[in-house]
Amino acid sequence: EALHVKIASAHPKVTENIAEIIRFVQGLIDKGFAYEVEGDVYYSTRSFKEYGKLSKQNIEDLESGARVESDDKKKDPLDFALWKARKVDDEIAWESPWGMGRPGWHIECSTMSKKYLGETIDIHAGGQDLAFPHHENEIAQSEAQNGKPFAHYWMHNGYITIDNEKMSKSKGNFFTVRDILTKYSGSVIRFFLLSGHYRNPINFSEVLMEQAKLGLARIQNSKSNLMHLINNGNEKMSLTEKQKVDGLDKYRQEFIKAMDDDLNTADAITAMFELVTEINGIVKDGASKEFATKALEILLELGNILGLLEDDHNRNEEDDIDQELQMLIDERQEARKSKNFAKADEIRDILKAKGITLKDTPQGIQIIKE
RNA sequence: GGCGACAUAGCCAAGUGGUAAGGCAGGGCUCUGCAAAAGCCCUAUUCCCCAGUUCAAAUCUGGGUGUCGCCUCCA
Repeated sequence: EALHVKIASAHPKVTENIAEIIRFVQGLIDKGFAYEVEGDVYYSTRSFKEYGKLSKQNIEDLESGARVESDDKKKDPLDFALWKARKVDDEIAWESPWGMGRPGWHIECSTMSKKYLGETIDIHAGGQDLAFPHHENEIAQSEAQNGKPFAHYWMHNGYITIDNEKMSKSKGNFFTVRDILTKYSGSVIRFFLLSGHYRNPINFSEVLMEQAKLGLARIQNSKSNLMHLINNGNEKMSLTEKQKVDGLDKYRQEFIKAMDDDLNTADAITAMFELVTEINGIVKDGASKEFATKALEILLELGNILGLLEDDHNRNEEDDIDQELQMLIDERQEARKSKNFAKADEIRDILKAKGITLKDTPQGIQIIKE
């Protein structure tokens, strides 16, 4: 049951909270913030003196810019619906003190937020395009009802654009994550989205996705190289490694500092790149199992916070090489020993076609599966 | 018309008063049979433009220009 409550909290449904919504609306009417007209209930925007504080809109300016709606039942053009009366018989509707109808858009959020999260929440997130009117209206409803601040912090993310235009259903220029996943891994998509600050708009294009893929590969390669060293390196750290291993924590701290600063994921990723460069520099002529393990631990810790290293090469590829494959690899090594490079390259090409890349490192052959 | 965000190298992008991070792409070198990966070095006298404040401005102020968005419905 605890799990059920948790899921319900994570994905509450309007249709399961109609009674609460009706009570919320009634509460606003009782307090004088809302009024009923012919089965509709409207929020009286002017009754909430702080209206516009989130989006820095001045109510007089809004008034002058508002469209004149001739046959409107609202007392004021800025008022918005809390409850909408059913217009035709087959429209979905619920019984209410004001007749059959359905909730307005904004009231659902205020009601469910209060029910599942409390009267004041710490962080409210959402797209910049929702700041006005939706979040503004949530504040008006919740604060009028509860007499307490609605949210301590607002995090408005910039939206993704396609060819520098907002992606939206009405423009038809939208696609889903599922669509992109057919071509790019989740890690690449995350890396792309996290490469700039969440507040800034981000433009989507094939070119940028390719750049993201290449940039992320630098981090993922470092991880693969470390895993290879764990399988093939010496047990104990060298003196140089001992001197440098503690220094890696500097990058971890930089990462955390960046994330603590309003989720500056771009700087956090920079810290990862600097960590990778440092590790690669130490490891370039071989490294001990002990050092590689320690370095990998930090790299994975940071990478997994951002979800950058999860789905691509999480297993150690070299742990599950089948016999046929191993034979080909051995055959190639023989060919190389006898300087039959044509044959060696031929085998490498065969494996490449199967999605397996062989790297000849000083510590033996490194196998990378796509 | 009102409100807001954004403008930094070929591309992406961080940086809100102290003299331009990082990544991709590009060039050179090292390593390598070759390749891959990696390391080192180079690549913005300059941050959309014009004024101003300051010892000091990408960062602050004023004025422009450009791009995107919200202000109607819509979960």
